[in-house]
Amino acid sequence: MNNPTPPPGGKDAKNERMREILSAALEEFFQEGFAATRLDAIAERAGVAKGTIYLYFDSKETLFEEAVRSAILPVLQRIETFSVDPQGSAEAALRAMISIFYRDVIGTDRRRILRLFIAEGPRFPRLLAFYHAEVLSRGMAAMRNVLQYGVERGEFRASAAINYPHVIFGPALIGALWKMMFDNLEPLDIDGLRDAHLDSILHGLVQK
Amino acid sequence: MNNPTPPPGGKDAKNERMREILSAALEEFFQEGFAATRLDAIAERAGVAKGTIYLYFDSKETLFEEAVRSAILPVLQRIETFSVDPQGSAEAALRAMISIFYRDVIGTDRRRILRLFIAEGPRFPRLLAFYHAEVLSRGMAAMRNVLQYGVERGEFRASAAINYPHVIFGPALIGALWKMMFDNLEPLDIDGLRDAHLDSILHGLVQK
DNA sequence: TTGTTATGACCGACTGGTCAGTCATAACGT
DNA sequence: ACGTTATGACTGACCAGTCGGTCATAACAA
Repeated sequence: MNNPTPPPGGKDAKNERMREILSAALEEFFQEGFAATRLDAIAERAGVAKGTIYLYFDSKETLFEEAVRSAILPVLQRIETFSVDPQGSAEAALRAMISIFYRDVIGTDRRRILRLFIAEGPRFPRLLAFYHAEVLSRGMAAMRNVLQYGVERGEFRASAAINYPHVIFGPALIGALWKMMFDNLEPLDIDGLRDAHLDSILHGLVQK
Repeated sequence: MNNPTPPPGGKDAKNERMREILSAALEEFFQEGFAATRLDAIAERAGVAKGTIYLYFDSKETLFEEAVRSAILPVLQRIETFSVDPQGSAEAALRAMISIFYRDVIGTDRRRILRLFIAEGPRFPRLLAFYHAEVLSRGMAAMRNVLQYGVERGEFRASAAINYPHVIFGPALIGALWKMMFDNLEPLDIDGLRDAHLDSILHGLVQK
């Protein structure tokens, strides 16, 4: 009898240990960053000995990359959702896309992946390339899709935003970063930000 | 005869050494982050011995904070410029503010301060508080100022952006980060982004 | 002007501690 | 019994921070 999933392979217990280590590692990396995280701390949090980590991962670098990758997978699946062809109003589709991002990333612990990425990315080019290919490209394509659809439908202007979807997403990123850095100094209401964000990109500042 | 500048006090040579160390430190911290930067590397880059650094700074932490502070001062002065009362059209004032930011921060090496801040901020609460009080608060106040002025003038809608200036700035931040992380994978035209950014926040997506 | 002494900026080898990665041994399962 | 999995003490490299020593310059004396 052959296992239908080739790469994961091994037993449940083994995968379980692996997940515990990955999640412990992720938590430590979130808190301390790559360089300042100690393998001992990860081991303790995962409830294993340090040597055990090396039964599953080659090095601290590998562990880091795998931990971050594993945290991104759920986000990736979300993005697939975006990629279906929009139906109905383009505005509604755009609102849905951005709201999902606020709810599932910006408004949750997952936003910490963003910060970790920004902080450590340049030291892990493979991870950057992975993220760019698997997440950013798809996300931006989905975005362009909706914008294009809106233009064809006569709902949206044909603006430069189609070539620069960054412009559409920017405010959400600032929200995530603010929450992690300045929320104790000046709290930020994520729902309020989301509404202001949507209103701004849809209608702009200028009086009609 | 008394020196007219009390705080700097000491000799030129001393200040010169200090500046050399600060700028070497900044460069190393930019490249490596706080934890991975070695004092030896800073010393070598500054052309001094490691011990010399400790004649000017108490610790690696202190050096880091001072280096970042020293890099922020020019930005601070720029912000002062924003804070003068706007005259003429609010749109022109807003365009000017944002363009200055693109030209002087996003489009230069100074954008690396942003990344360093995001990466290391949480480990340096004093620095975060300083940045929030001296830079962000003023910047956001200046922004609100212009928006308010535009509304009073009948040029702008009374939108939620007044309470969330983040929304106005977001795209610029994404531009800076993209440049530092993905520019080799997918180059970003800063001028194009700026124009798309301005067009977006002023006019929005929706067909009028 | 010239020789002598004082100053303190600067140096870099050294110390003490930390931590990624190893490996001999133990525990467990079958 | 035997193979597999886990352990944690250990090693060696690395690095922040120290401190006794050096030397260029300044201050002073003759």
